[in-house]
Amino acid sequence: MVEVMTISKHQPLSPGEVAARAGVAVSALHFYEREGLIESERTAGNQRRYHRDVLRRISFIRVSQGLGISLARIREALDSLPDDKVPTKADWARLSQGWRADLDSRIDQLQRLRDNLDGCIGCGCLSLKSCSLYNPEDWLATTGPGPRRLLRR
Amino acid sequence: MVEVMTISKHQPLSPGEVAARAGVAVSALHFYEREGLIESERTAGNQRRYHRDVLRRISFIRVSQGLGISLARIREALDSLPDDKVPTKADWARLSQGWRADLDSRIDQLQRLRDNLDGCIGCGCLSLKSCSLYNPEDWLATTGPGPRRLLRR
DNA sequence: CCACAACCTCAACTCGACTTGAGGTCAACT
DNA sequence: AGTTGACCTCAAGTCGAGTTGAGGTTGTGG
Repeated sequence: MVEVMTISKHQPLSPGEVAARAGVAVSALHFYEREGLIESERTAGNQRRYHRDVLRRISFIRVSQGLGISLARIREALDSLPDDKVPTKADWARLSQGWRADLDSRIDQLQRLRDNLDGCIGCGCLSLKSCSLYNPEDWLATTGPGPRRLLRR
Repeated sequence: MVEVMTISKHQPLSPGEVAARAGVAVSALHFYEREGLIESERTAGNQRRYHRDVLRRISFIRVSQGLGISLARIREALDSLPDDKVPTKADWARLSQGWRADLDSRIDQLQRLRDNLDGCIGCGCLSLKSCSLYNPEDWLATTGPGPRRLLRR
């Protein structure tokens, strides 16, 4: 076995640094770590130190959230990254590809909606549960408590 | 002044009926009423009776929510409907027009995102706060507690 | 050597959008 | 008259995605 210790020439990052560079609060870092989305090492004094790679993970998290994807799904995606090495460009590309379908269908929905909105809202068809605006692919038909999700699935 | 009492030939609707026809839970009707999104009259026995128009209001609420618009903003919009008469087609059209800009820019964002996603996520630019994917129009830059909103403003 | 910022943990709070439950009433049918 | 089932109110719970605060530790500049 060849030693693949990809030691970066850079120092590990402190929580404050990561927070500043990634544009999230330190409390969010703690939260992401608790939720298994990122990880850290500790110094002798028990303070967190992050690999620089965490910045890219956080970017991915935030961009994905912007797409309306839940942390749970994002974690699943991140879990599929190799944990024995720093992910490559190709790894990240694969992940983003995974959102592609979501994104496409979401754009589609919004376009349908836009093109029908003014014509349709006034017309009364919205009273019908079968209206394609009101219920395209059941996207509003979520059940149970908690906030309604914006993307189906 | 001409009497414009648009009396519908239909009976008022009971909570159960509205819930079934609009596809929402009765508890949600109570909630919407508490929040000032819909209203009702009461029978002698203190039970709610809804004007049929409530169906269209609820449709508008649900469709708007699907666009990622908060109940607070939806209430503002609904508040601009005339409360002295049943809203006309034109009234509804005006409201939906109001979402139009939101919708357009949201679609725009998603398209930009889609077209850059695979190229960009792997490239490292996401580490920069200035990346247009990571932070287009500050849409992720919300502060304070509570769930992050999906639409800016 | 000490002040002070930055860090730690853990529990509790927030916010939006509802739901659930307890305890009681109303209305229609048998 | 009694039994459903649909209704009522009000308080409390839920879920996701974090934030806030109390109380204590670490590490760095003056």
